Amino acid sequence: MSALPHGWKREEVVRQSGLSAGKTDVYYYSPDGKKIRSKPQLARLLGDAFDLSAFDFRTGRIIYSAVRKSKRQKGSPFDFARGMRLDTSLVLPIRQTASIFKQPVTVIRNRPESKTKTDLKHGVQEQPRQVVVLEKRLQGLRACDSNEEEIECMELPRNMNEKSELMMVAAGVGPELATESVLQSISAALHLNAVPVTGQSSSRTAIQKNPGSGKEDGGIFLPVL
Amino acid sequence: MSALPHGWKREEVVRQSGLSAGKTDVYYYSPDGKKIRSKPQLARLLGDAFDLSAFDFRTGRIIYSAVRKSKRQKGSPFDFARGMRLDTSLVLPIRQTASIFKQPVTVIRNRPESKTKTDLKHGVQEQPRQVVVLEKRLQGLRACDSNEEEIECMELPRNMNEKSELMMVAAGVGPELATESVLQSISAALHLNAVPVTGQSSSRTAIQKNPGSGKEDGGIFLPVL
DNA sequence: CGGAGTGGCTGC
DNA sequence: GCAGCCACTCCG
Repeated sequence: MSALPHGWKREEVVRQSGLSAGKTDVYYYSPDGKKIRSKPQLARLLGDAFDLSAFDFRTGRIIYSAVRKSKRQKGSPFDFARGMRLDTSLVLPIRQTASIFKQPVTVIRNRPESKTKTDLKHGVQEQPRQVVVLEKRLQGLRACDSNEEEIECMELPRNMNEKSELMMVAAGVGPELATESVLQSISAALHLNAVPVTGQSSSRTAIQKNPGSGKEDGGIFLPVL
Repeated sequence: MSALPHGWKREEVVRQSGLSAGKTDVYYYSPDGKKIRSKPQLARLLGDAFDLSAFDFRTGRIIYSAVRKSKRQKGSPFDFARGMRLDTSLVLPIRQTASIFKQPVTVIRNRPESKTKTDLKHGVQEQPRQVVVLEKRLQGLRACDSNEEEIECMELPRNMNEKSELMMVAAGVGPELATESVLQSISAALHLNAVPVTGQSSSRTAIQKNPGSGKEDGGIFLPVL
């Protein structure tokens, strides 16, 4: 699972040959199908209203454990408020539903013997709401890693309450957000050419109480090798 | 000047941005164009027939003054024979001529306002036998350092007699080298994909008597900042 | 996928 | 603390 908002997709492509064979490249696809190849590119697209400093591009997750990469975890566990207008990390100002946390997020291509090439370029409107399963045979072999993935998935909703709120507000529903941020969100939404900024159909409280509700996807979380 | 053998190039690149802006990285290019980024990498490439313990990767020079870098100079002034079959420091088993000490060696990129990007990747066979001069304006400003460079250059031949001998032998000319070393040299030559191991056109004594002979390059030796 | 360019760990 | 080394990112 991932912290990506509705409509965004993450793809892993394993390099097949050359000096870097076996390495993986990570791409994102914005709701309008634009391919993002790097964190700077993503930042450029979103504008400086979004602080991606806690976003790990490769894994697609928010970094809660201070500065990235092993090193000292001591000291203050990262000041999330520093320089942020809000916790806007990758929470895009597009209309959200409770199903956001069950979105199709990561597709892994080029696994051995897998020739599946899921279409990632077309709009979210034509995508099935399922995690794409490329290889089931990894399940048993990687029980530990698979568990990690599932745990991550289960834990996410707990951290998402205030983000959900932002989504609501950005969508024009919530009342208690600074005007500046709303404008930034709207502007970003327009910039992204994404889903129109319209009203929110579900009530805010319903979503907060059931962040994980909705159809279960039954997908298998592939471990990152 | 430098102790690098024919066909090798040394490059200094000043980091232009980021936290480490201003730092310089040193790269070497083998005769076949392979880029070397560190001393261990160089050692790996050459194999253990070459003892690089006296070679200073950053400056490109042989260290004659005991152990590198200030520190304790007391005690034994470095045992050059320790573990060495010969003084093979960076003397590669490729065909050499007397002009070896007048080879193009160091290129400095990214100097302010210099947009020169000399091609260092292609084979030595297409390179002019000239020291590449990127900026003349440093001449006057760095008279002292420039002198150091020139002195270094002038002194090299005195120290290179036995090295020249190795080159000859490695090239299949000299007689008095242990079989083991010859094999190592040849193997290294093959490994490097460098100049074929062929006969030496000049006689050994001629070169020893005139180590600095041959065309003068007229180049300017850039100081290492 | 390559490779220049930079980040950042590690050893001294 | 800093230099060296190497991994990794990012973009062609």
